[in-house]
Amino acid sequence: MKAKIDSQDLKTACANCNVHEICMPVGATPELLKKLDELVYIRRRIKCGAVLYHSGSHFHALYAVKSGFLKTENLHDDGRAQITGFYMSGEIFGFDGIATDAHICTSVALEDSEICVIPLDRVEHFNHGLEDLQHHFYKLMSREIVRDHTIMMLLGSMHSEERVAAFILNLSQRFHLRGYSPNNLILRMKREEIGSYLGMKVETVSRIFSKFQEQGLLEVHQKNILILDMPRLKNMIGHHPVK
Amino acid sequence: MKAKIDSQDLKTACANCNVHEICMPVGATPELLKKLDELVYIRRRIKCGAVLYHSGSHFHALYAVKSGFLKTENLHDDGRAQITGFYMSGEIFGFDGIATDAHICTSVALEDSEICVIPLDRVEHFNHGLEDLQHHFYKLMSREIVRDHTIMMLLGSMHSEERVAAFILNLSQRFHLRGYSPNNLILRMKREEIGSYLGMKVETVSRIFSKFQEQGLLEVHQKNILILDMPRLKNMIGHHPVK
DNA sequence: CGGCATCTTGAGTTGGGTCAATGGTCGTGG
DNA sequence: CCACGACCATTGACCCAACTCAAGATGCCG
Repeated sequence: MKAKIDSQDLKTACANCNVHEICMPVGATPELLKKLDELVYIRRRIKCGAVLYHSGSHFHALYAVKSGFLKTENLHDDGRAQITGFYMSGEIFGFDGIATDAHICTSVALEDSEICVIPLDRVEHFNHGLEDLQHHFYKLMSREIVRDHTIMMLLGSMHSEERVAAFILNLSQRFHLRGYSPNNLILRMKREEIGSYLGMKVETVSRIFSKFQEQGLLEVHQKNILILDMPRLKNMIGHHPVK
Repeated sequence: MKAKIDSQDLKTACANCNVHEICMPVGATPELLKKLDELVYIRRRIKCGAVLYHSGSHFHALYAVKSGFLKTENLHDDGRAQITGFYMSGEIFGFDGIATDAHICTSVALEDSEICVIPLDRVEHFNHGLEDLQHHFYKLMSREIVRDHTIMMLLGSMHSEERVAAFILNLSQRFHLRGYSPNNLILRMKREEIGSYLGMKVETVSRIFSKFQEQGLLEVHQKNILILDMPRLKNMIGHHPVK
């Protein structure tokens, strides 16, 4: 079976899925790269606004974004929602489902997207005889945990202006990593979704964008953000007179 | 080597470390239990207030709490801190270090504790030939991610009273799981630490405890909490007039 | 062009923070 | 055994960052 997907197929997979870009730490061996390519050969298209998986649905795979943009959100009984993450090309998500074999959050595409489906049991089977793939997935999950802790810090101990600054900078870095300009972002989510992610209301998000624009930090045109003063934006974080 | 630690040693390990209690999902095979026991035979004592690992220090192992109580916290440059978790007997932590081979947060004991050291490479080596140990650790990490998402929800979209109620209920459940009374908790952390975890100030935590006491939900004596009206406490979450 | 969703802005309110003072508890040493 | 001091928790008075409500503005799609 392994032999069936090789050479040409593998090349296609490699071309189709940039999963290693995501996640590739330094010093990846050719074997690991090959394994990753073999893993990600199942693809799927998803329309803007469509749901990839629902909270409560059976878990069977992780997802790597080939192109597009998605969110994951936790829904509370009373209608409140918390967006737990935005995922762009090269990033992987869905780890929350492993614990109980059911997805805890709901994943929705914020634009037409193409994703790679990575069944978890394939990851586990592929590990035989080689440990680095296993270790690689531990790393990916650990990265998700670190990311979540960062957001907890943001939600728990930062002011709304700092949160927005941190959010923009984070997006900027991620776009930059993928070869796009770090200064010119197109937000794929609406203001309300930014608010949900950052623990604040739409109006506050909007006001802060306006304020940053007045201060010459950003230029905001709808979903188009131009970062004008990166150093000052960075300086906004952690220099607030908190006590 | 496997043969060396068997029978008696294994029994000791089992007696010393209740790691499977932590983490044991339903239907654990005897093989998995045995493997877990073999994993956790390294122990370590740590005094109240002492640091288990520092942010930035080299990562080499996960930790399972045998007895006692610990916290993990993220420190920001400007002195602000965010507690990312409290861990009690039977729980496992330290996953944040895997991503970069360095601990991101700092772990401190909140009372004299005994912990089991679980070197990650041992976990990975032990996996050979059997997949369920690997899967088990994926589950543990996934559980941590789910937990983090819950806290993000709490911090991002709940009022301070709801947060405190959720916090108490969560502790209650965890104590209950370990065989203690679900109604009578001893808080191992101080008010300020609760505040840091829940994204609010000491004074607010204190006021809410007092308020809950006035309302007949709790009886608060220092670090001793008696839950008087569990249903009403549960009802506090998610029934706020948000909008 | 009209209808609908999203975004922005203003005015007023409030939940939770800040500051300050008091009260408890515990450990230590005389 | 008590007295002292350090630390922690509580409470009150005041304030401000962010929320609520409401009205327009803008953009998008059929």
